[in-house]
Order: sequence, then structure tokens, then C-alpha cells
Amino acid sequence: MNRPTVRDIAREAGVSLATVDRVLNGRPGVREPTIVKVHDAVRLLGYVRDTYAANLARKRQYRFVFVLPEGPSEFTDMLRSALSETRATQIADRMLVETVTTSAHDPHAVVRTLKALDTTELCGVAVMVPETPQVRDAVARLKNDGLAVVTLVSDLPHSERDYFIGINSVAAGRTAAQLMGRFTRTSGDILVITNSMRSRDSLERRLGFDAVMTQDFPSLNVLPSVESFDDPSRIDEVIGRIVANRPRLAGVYSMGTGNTRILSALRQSDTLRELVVIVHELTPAMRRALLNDEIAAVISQNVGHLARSTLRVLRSLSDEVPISVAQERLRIEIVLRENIPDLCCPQARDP
Amino acid sequence: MNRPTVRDIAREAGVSLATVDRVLNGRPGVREPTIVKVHDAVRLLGYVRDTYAANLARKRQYRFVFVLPEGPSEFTDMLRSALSETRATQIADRMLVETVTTSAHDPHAVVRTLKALDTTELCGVAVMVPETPQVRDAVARLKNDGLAVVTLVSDLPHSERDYFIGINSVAAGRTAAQLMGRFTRTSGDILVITNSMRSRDSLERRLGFDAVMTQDFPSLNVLPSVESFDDPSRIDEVIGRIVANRPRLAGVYSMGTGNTRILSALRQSDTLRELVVIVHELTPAMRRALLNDEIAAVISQNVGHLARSTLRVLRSLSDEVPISVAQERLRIEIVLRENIPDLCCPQARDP
DNA sequence: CTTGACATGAGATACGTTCCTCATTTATGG
DNA sequence: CCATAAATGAGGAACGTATCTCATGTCAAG
Repeated sequence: MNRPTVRDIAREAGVSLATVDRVLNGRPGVREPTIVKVHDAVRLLGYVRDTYAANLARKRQYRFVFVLPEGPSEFTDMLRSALSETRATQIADRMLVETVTTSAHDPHAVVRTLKALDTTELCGVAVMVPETPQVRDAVARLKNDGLAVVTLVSDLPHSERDYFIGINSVAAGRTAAQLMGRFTRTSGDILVITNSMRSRDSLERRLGFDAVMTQDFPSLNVLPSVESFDDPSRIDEVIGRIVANRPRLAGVYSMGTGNTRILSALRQSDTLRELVVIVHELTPAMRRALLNDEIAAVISQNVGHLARSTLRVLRSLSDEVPISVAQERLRIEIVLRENIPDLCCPQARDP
Repeated sequence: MNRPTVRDIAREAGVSLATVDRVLNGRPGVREPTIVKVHDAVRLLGYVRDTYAANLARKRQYRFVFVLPEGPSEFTDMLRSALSETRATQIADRMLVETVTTSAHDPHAVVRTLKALDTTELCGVAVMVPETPQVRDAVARLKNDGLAVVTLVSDLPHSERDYFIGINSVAAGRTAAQLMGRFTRTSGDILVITNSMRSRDSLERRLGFDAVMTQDFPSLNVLPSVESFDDPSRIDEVIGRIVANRPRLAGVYSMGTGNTRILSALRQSDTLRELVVIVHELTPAMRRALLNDEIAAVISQNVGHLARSTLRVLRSLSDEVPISVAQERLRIEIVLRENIPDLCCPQARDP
């Protein structure tokens, strides 16, 4: 009735404990037929190694590094604090998690950071960086050194990363379009704004957004994407211009960051109340904007889930055990004023 | 640098290992000042017991029981299959999970089921049953026998349960109203239908729904709740009557189960396409209805999350370690055609 | 001062696994 | 058939904790 142990395997396979151990841990010096006998016994008895006992015996420590973009960003701040909230899990599960930052705009800096990682000490890396050929090469090098590599938030599809943790950007764009189309009450123009259309995320979100808009809401006119290039004054200028030139503006879809500035620019032009504004990522500022009815919806991914999933996946990869795909799939969350998660981030607790 | 062990505590407190163990496991025969010394050492060194090593040593097995309503229901089917999908976790974490069913309509049957549980073998119970005074008493008895008790999906607020895992029904109703109000393009009547208004969930959802409707969407006229009493023919009859009498029907909010039948009734009356239909729980049928544009949105709770959360919470309660509240908080998920989770249930995988 | 209750210490064994050493058996080539 | 190498077995120590048993120490009541 009880879970089988290595002893049971040894008995069943008619070999010694030492041999079972050699087979199970891939150590050399066992003949092929013996290996087969052990594997058969494992399958027959349904043996699964007790990872905790194994970790205890080998004093295993999981060392992981998160490579995040540097510079102030409400999203990475949230991710960082979500990560530090897993500290209890980290010590319980023998994990050691560090964070390093790198300039997201400079591909060479990213590569330097990835190259500087101490691959002998490390078990896995989670990277959140823009896609470039050099970065893909750096990932290949990490994989070559035997590390687990997962991509975070924005994927590196043609790299050798083991896993991607984040939401499908095309579907996120489609979701935004569906909401935009159903929330607007008149025909009119839709402004789409992002940091830069050179990022894969923005491209894919726009792709999904346009697909649904043209098919389901032809009466809305989606304007060409406006890029802010992370320049706050440019945001003010562009929004001022659009609001002035487009009296039939009905909605704003912000695919990137800088939403606080975008909102304040819209506030100044005094058209905010009539607009359907949809943004990404539920930061504290967007939470307030939802409560004030300044924005209609937030498309979001749960950073707490993101952080915990990443750790679980890195651990599964290190242990070479299967990943529970359903558990690690992030949802495209639609957040309205009515379903804001109460305590998703500590900032929300203020009175 | 390493995590402190019981040996470190013994050395720090200047006592023997046996005494540390007696204190840590609440065994008798230790004087108060000694207890304090040990606790001080624990705090000073930041000791946290290695639960896995402890479980290994004491050959701990967690035995949990889920008490679910009997009878066919797509939702409990989903919950059951989500539960069985955690099998890998269950064996890895030394859990033994059983499921028993009970007649949800008969409070006495529920109490009988709860009384029949073998409290000496069990560590915890997860119950999904309607609220009655007798059930609250039965829960108190389980708590008295030292079991962990969590409520599932629908809470027993004034019972002695340790934890509730599910969504806030009032907020869910508010969310439905917000969507209904923004999705409807004309003024008109809103039909609200549920199994029975005697259930706490339905009451609370209606409460939230009405609050937002009257405040934000006064042009919509919310009709009194219609109860189906789980009778399919009654659903057909009621819907036929309403559709005939209410030419200005603009939307339908289904707060309970039986959505497949409700949809087919609406389909027959041929008004489905013009209605904004919002339902609860993303069952396979509702997933198809979303894809066919028959319903506008589903308010849902993730059953996979529900199952995993429940197991984690029951384990934390059994181990008397803190619960990670943020991780265990279920989201009020809004599911549109564009953000249907791909593989949230195995049924979705068919080609 | 003795008795006994109580508090504490010392040590052993076990849990399932890893990893090591040393001995023994088996296969292989000359 | 023997030398040698490869395969296998036997056993022990360790990981951090729990749970015993037995010995020893302390203290207060009689």
C-alpha cells in the first residue's frame, strides 16, 4: 500500500541497492540489461523518487538568477516585490534567488550580463529581456552549460529557452479589442500608443487588436500606432496633438508602459471622462485610475503567479521532473473596477 | 551561512537536543524558563523546521476528504477532474485525497456525511455544501476533533471553518453588472435567473448586481429574480414566457447552474443573438457558447487553482504553518471569447 | 535523609535517499 | 586458463528531524 522505495526496486529487479542507485542517478558501470531490469521494476511498482529525501541527502541548494530590465518601472517593482514575498517558500524549498538588472535597450549589455553569470554555481536563470540574435546566442550558451532557462513576460521564441512564462500577446491584444469594441458607445477613432513598435510584445498586441477590430467592429477607426520612445514629454505632445485633431476620438489603447503619464496628458485635455481607456498591467496607479473611473479596464498578468510559477518551473527543470502545464499557464486577466484583486500587491493595503 | 538545525538551537540555548525536541513538538516535561530559552534561540537564529525532513522522520501522511454535492453537474465534474490532475503533487507531498458526495438539498444528509467521517484517520476536510445551522454544528464538531476545515466555493461565514476558498459573491455580481451595463447598447429589461434564491451565493450575487445596476446603469430595468428550482422544464417555460412578454429584453444574467438548458431555451425563442448573456463558471458548454458568440462573458473561478489552493491550505493548516494569502486568493475571472484559457480543462483539447 | 516526582541529557534508531569504499563476481581478451 | 577490467554487491555514513529508552540531575515533601 505504501509508496515504493529504492529497496523495493532492488528487490523487484533482483539487484542490489547500489546498482539501483547507479541506474537511477545515471552513474556509469552498469550493463544495459541490468539498466533495463531496474527501469522495468520502477515502472512496474510505479516508483517515484522522494525528491525531498533526495535533496536532504545531497544537501541540494537551488540557485536561481532573475535577469530584469533596469531603470524605474512599476511593473518590475511589482515583480520584485512578488519575488521577495516568496521568501518563505524559498527557504522551505532550499532555493536561493538573486536578481540582477541589465539595460534593456542595449543588447550588448544584456549579453554581457548573461555571460557574467557564474554557471557553475547556478541551476537556472529567468530572463526578461528584449529579443535580439545576440541574446538568443547567450541563451544557447547558458543551456550549453547545463542551466535551466525560462523567459519571463516577453518570450524569445526561437531561442533554446526551456519555457516561457507570460501571456500570449496576440490574445491579449484581441481581448483588449473585444473590450474596446463593446465598451465604446459611438463610432469614432481609437488611439493606440506604446513605447516602441520594435518590441515583439507591442507588435503582437497590435496584431491581435487589429484582427478583432476590423472583423467585429468596423465602425471604429483604429489609428496608426503612436510610439512614445519612453519620453514623457513626447507623450504629452502626441496626446495633445491627437486630441486636438481628432474630435471623434472614442478610445485609447495603451499597449506599453508609461500609463501614468498618458493618463495625466489625457486628463489635461479634459476628454478623459468620455474616452474608453484600456491599458496593460495592474500597477498601483492603474488600480487607482480604475477606482476613479478614469480607465475602463486593465489587461493584466498576475505578477504573484508569475513569480511563483517561474520558481516552480525552474525547480522542475532542475529536477528534470514534468512541469504542471495547467498550473503554470498565466491567464489574461481582465480587471474592471468591480473585480480588482484586494491585496494583489502590498501597496493596496493603505487605508 | 547555512540554515540552522535543531543542533544549532540546542547549542545556542545551552540545552540538549532532546529538550529542544520536546519544546518544538509541545511535549510535556519542560520547565517554563527552559521553554523560553529554546524559543529565544529559535528566534535569534531564525530557525524554521525543515518540514520535509520532519515528514520523512515521522512517516507523515496527510489524509484529506472533499465533501462535494452529488448529482450531475459540470462544475463539480470539473472540480473532480482538477483534483485528480493534482495526483502527481499528491504523491510527492504525501497526501491522500478522497472525495465523498452528499445530497446538497438535504441538510440532514450533509450532517450525516460529515458525522460519518473518520476523524481519527483524517487531517482535514474541504466542504462544498449549502449553509444551514446543522451544518455549522457539524463543522464545529470536526474542528473539535482537531481537523482542518475549509469551505469551498460557497462559504459558511459563521461557522468555525479555518478558511474559505472561493470568490466574493457580491463582487462577482458587481462585476457581472458592470459588464452587462457596458455591453448592452440599448435600454431595456434584464432577466436574472438562478436555481434558488435561498442559496447564499445567489443572494449575494444579486445584491452586488443590483447595487451596480441601479447606481451606474439606471436605464436598464432589472427584473425580479427567476428561480428554476433545478427543473429543466421550468426553465423552458419561464424563459418562453419572459421572452414573449418582454419585447425590450436586453440581457440575461444567469447566477446559477443549468446554463446549457437556459441557452437552448433562449435559442428556441430566437432572440439569443441580440441579447447580452452573462453566466457563471466556464464549463465546456459555456466555452463553446463563447466561441459561438452566443454568450458575451463568463464570470468564473479557476477550478484548477481552487483544487490546488485547497490542498495547499489544508496542508498548511495541518502543519500549523502560515498560509500564503495572496497565493490562495481566487480571482474573479472575466472570460470573453478572446481570452478563453486554452487548456484549463482536458475537454478543451479535442481538435 | 530518603523517597519520589519532575526536568534534563545522552544516545540510539528510523525515515528515503545519496555517495562513498571495498570486496566479490562475471565477462573478455590473450 | 589466467590476467585484467568491468559489473555488481554489501555496507556505512550522512542529511534534518522525530521518537524512543534509560540514565542522571534537582528539588521539595515527608
